[in-house]
Amino acid sequence: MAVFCVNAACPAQLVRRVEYFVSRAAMDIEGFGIKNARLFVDKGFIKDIADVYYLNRDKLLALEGFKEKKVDNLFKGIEASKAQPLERVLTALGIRFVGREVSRLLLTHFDSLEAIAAADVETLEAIDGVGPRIAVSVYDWFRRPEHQAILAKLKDAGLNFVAARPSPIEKAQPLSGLTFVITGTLPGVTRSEAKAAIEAAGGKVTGSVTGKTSYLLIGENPGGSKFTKAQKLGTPQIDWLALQGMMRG
DNA sequence: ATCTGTAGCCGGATAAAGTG
DNA sequence: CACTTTATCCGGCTACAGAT
Repeated sequence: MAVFCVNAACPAQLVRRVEYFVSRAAMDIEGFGIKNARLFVDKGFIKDIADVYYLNRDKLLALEGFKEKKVDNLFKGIEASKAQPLERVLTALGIRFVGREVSRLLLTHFDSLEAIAAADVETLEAIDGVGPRIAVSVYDWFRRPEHQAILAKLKDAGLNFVAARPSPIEKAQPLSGLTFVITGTLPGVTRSEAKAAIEAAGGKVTGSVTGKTSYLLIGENPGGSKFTKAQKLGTPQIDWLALQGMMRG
């Protein structure tokens, strides 16, 4: 059994909470990981987990190693996370003993955060799979004023507080799941145009050849290193013309 | 005994900086 | 201007501990 610091503003705990909030298991915010969590808490940008949604763009840009593109991606990831289902939001709150599975379990009995917040210990404990420890932990969490303030901020930010409907099926895209690396000059298009086209078709473009690269897109005067690496790995090659054919389906 | 949560390690992807 | 290099961070995997 671990010892817990009771101080709600304890910096070490705060970092831990933010790390968890942002992690793949919880809100899964792209471009936001452990390092950023520590940094932002350190700089005082984040004082509770809800502050993740109230970051200031200009302050971020003033930081070492943060420029337009990186900050853009970060904000895009944060925006996208607002659409995460309630199950993840509940997980992300960091209530002790409540991880992904227990969150799912709770949501089979309640259809909103408010409903869980309003439940008493007996009601919670009556759920199969929830023992006294979980029940008390959940109950206590929602009673704390500082937590209620966090919930209000999160709700203002636009997070899901009600159980989500199943999401509509995305239409099949010809290049989905494929990763491309571009080398050389492409006939008729710039690199960024080619990249945009590939992404529009559901594919990805990366900068270096690895085992996960699906195709090396060859242009004129290809560079040496990507080419040799692709050969070593046996990565298939393709030219712009053939790729355009693929994108049409 | 089973299942959930936590911690650490490793490979891959991305961005910034540097070179011809 | 396109490409390579370098550094950093994300995300998957594995192993371990605690709870039911």
